[in-house]
Amino acid sequence: MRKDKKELILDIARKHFLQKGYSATRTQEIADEAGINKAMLHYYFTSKEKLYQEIISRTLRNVIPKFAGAIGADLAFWERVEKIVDTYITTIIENPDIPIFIMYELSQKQEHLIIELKKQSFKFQAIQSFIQQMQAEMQAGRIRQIAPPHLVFNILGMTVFPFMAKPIFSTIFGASDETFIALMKERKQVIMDFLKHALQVD
Amino acid sequence: MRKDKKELILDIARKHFLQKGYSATRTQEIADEAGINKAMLHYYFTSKEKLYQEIISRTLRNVIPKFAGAIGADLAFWERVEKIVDTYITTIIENPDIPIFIMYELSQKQEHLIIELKKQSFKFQAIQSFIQQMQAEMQAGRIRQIAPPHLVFNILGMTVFPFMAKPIFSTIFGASDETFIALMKERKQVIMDFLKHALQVD
DNA sequence: GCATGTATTAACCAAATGGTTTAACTTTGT
DNA sequence: ACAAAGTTAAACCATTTGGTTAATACATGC
Repeated sequence: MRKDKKELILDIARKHFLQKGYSATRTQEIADEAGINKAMLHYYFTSKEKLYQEIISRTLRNVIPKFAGAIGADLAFWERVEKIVDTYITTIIENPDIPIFIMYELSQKQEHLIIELKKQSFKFQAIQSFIQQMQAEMQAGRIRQIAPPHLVFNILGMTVFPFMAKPIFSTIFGASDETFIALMKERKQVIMDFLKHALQVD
Repeated sequence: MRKDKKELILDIARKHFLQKGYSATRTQEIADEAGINKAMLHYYFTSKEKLYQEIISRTLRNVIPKFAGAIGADLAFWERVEKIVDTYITTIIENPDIPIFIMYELSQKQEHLIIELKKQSFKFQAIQSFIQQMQAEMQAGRIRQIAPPHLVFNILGMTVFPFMAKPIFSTIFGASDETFIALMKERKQVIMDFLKHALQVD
C-alpha cells in the first residue's frame, strides 16, 4: 500500500514537473490529484524541493542509460546510427515531455545533470567511441568528411527537434496527436535515408 | 525619460521571462535590477501578467517576421534554403533563449502564440509556398523525393536544435561560449553541404 | 511662481503557497 | 488482544508574492 501510494504521487508529480517546470507546479495540485493532502506529501517527501530532486533523479536514471547505451553500442557504423535514431524516437514517443524539460531546466541549473552523470559514472566513452568510429569510417572513405560534432548535432537535431517543436507544428498546421505520432514513426526511416545520402561518398 | 525607463524595465523583464519563464520570474527582482520599486512596475504596466504579455508580443513581433520572411522568401530553392538556415542561426545567436522559450512556455499557453500569429495575419502562405517549391524541385528531378514536412523538420532540426542543446553540450564537453558560437557559425556551411548531398539525385 | 500633469516612495494588504503539528485512525506482528 | 509502527486529516503557521494606496517630490507650461 505504501509503495503504491508513493509511486502514485511520484507519477503525478512527474507529470506536473515535466510539463510545467518547478515553479509553476503546485504541491496542492499534486496532492489533490493523488487524493491526499499536503500533510501526506510532507510525510512522504518532506518538501517540494526533495520531491523535485527525486523526479529529476528518476527521470535521468531512466533516460540517460538508454541514450548513452545507444550511442555507445558496439555495432557497425550504420547499425549504430540506426539504433541511436530508433532509441531516441521510441523513448521520446513514450515520454514526449522529456527533451524540452531536460533542456529547459538544465539551461538554468546544470548541477542536477552533472550530479546524475557522476552518480552513473557516465561514459563519455560512449560518445568518444562513436566519434572514433565516425572518423574511422571517414578515413576508410566509406562516408563523407564532416566534423564529428556537426554530424552528432545533425543526427540528434533531426531526431529530437520535431518533438520539441510539436506544439508549434500542431498550432500552425492544426495536426492531431495521432497524425503527429504517425509522422514521427515514419521519421526513423526518413532520417536513415537522409543520412545515408548525405554521407554517401560521391 | 519616461520612455527610457519603460524600455529599461522591458529589457530586464524580457531577460527574466525568457530565461526563467513566467512563474519563476519575480517582479521584485525586475524592480530591483531596474532600480525602482514594485509600485513603479504597477504604475507603468499594471500587473505582471500585462508585462508578460507585452514581452511576448514584442518578442514574437520581432522574431516571427524574420522567420516567416525567410521561409517565404521569393528566391530559387537553394538560395531560399540558405536564407532560412542563415536567418535562423543569426537570429538565434542574437537571442539564444528564444527557441526554448517559445517551445516551452508557449507550449503551455498557446493562446499567446495564436493571438500573435493572428495579429500579424500570419502567412501560412510562406510555408505553403516553400512546400510547393520543394515539390516542384522534386517533380523536376532536381532534388530527391522526400515528404515535405520531413524535409522541413530536417532543416529546422539541424539548424535550431544545437542551440537548445547547448547546456547539455557544454556540460558534457566543457565547451566555452566562444567555442560554441564558433561552432554554430560553422554550421551554416555544414548544414548547406549536408542538405545538398542528402537531396542530390543519384 | 504657480498650477497641472507626471513620477516616485513608503507603508500596507490580501491571497497564495509551502510547510508543520497534533491527534486520531489503521495496520501489523506477537 | 495489544503494543508498536505506519498512515491520515484538520487546523494552523510563516513566508513569499503580486498588487495597491496615499502622500510627496518633480517637472513643465503658462
